[in-house]
Amino acid sequence: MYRTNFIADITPEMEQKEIVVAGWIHNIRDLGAKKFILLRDATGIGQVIIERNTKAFEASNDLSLESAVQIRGIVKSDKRAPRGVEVHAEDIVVLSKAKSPLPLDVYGKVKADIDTRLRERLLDLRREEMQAVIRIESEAVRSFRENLYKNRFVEIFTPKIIATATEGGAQLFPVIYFGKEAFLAQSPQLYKELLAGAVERVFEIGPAWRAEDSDTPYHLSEFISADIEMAFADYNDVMGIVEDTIITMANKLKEKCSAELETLNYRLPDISKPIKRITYTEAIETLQSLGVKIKFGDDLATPELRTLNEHLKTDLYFVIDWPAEARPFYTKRKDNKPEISESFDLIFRWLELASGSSRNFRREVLENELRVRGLNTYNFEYFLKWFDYGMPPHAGVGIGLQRLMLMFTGLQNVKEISLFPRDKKRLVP
RNA sequence: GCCGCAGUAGUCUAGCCCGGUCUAGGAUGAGGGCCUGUCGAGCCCUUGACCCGGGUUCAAAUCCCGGCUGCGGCGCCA
Repeated sequence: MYRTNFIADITPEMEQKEIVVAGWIHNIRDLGAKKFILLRDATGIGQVIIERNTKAFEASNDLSLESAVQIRGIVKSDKRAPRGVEVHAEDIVVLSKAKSPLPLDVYGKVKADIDTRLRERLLDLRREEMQAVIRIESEAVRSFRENLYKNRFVEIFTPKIIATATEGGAQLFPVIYFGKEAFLAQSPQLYKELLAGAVERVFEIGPAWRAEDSDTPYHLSEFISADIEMAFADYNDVMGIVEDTIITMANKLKEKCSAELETLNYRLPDISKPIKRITYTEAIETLQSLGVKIKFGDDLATPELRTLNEHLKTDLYFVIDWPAEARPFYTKRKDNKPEISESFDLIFRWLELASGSSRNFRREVLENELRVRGLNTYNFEYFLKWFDYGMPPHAGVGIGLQRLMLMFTGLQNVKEISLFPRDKKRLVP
């Protein structure tokens, strides 16, 4: 056993109790005959005092910042101490000494560039800010799951090594699968649709890969996709679930991660029901009225979304009813207006957080949509055949977790959110 | 991939426009010293750097060209 107590659990009521704490040396203030150590563990940072004429004092000469140590000592309440309580060290064991100087300042006096931070990532992740980000993400994912469970969803796991491209377009990473060509999944799309045809309400939180040239603060080669798919439902039902889930997540974070948000000096945007909905056509007309050169059928790229966001004056909004041609083959067209699809994007300021739609559930429609896009129906037979056996109407959404986390943390780059980001140039650490 | 900006000690930054005064300044870290309540501890001493290659010039961290790397915007992408 390496410790008797976590730092956060040490209280003034434990006065005179002998305890053992373990963690990292966060800071040392050496006053000569007395040293103040800030010790950090998973629960926080606490003060340890080392006084002359103790065994600990001799051992303290070997301390360096970020060394992993175990400290036995006596709890003493003292209003001069940061938490009103501190540990008077009796003995210190250096479990693992850190080399110095550190390639990154964990304590936070000297800010590092993001490039340095990602290279020295583990030390970066020990910083208070990143600890907050990690904990906020964990809590966000927990409330995502809980809210979906509450709505009768079931968590599933789909294959990540796949035989064909799901949607065309995006570049896939090839892998050699027992001598055959295969790919890393760019999305669980087709499999979650099939599973909705068996389980009705499913969700998955898992990795997805895209071998794109994209080099922006919003793209990763490997990202986490939070996917939802529901049977006997359309895109309005899914938007309702998304709305409800995101608001639940925001409220939970306000409740349970206020300290972490404080650390990040971030205030969550006010998200309330209903999240604004604007049709693609309205968005185009709005942009045109603002003098943007754009026509029906054009994509809403980042510059256009920035303009739209300024105009709408709302942080979070749905853009719905996109042109059918701009959407993947599985997207259902509107019955009364086939050039428009039953689809939506959830946008945070100018960033697409999620994309969803009602899905085609008739085989002949799917085959036709594949053909229109120049895709070979034969390659999709593993998917299409199940539409012969009672595939219900269904709808779903894919949410980019790291992007969503930008909204929940105030960070500006998904590479900061991802613990070990993969991008065009980064494969290690 | 394109455009813009940048690359100075382990880390962060000043200097660059207006070449010499730079023996390259500061912070932080590290080594040493003083200090019994620090809380970004303080004070003193020491330590360590101009991305690579070419060019202009009496002289290049500074100007020019090429490369590499990074950051931002865009593109590609959902």
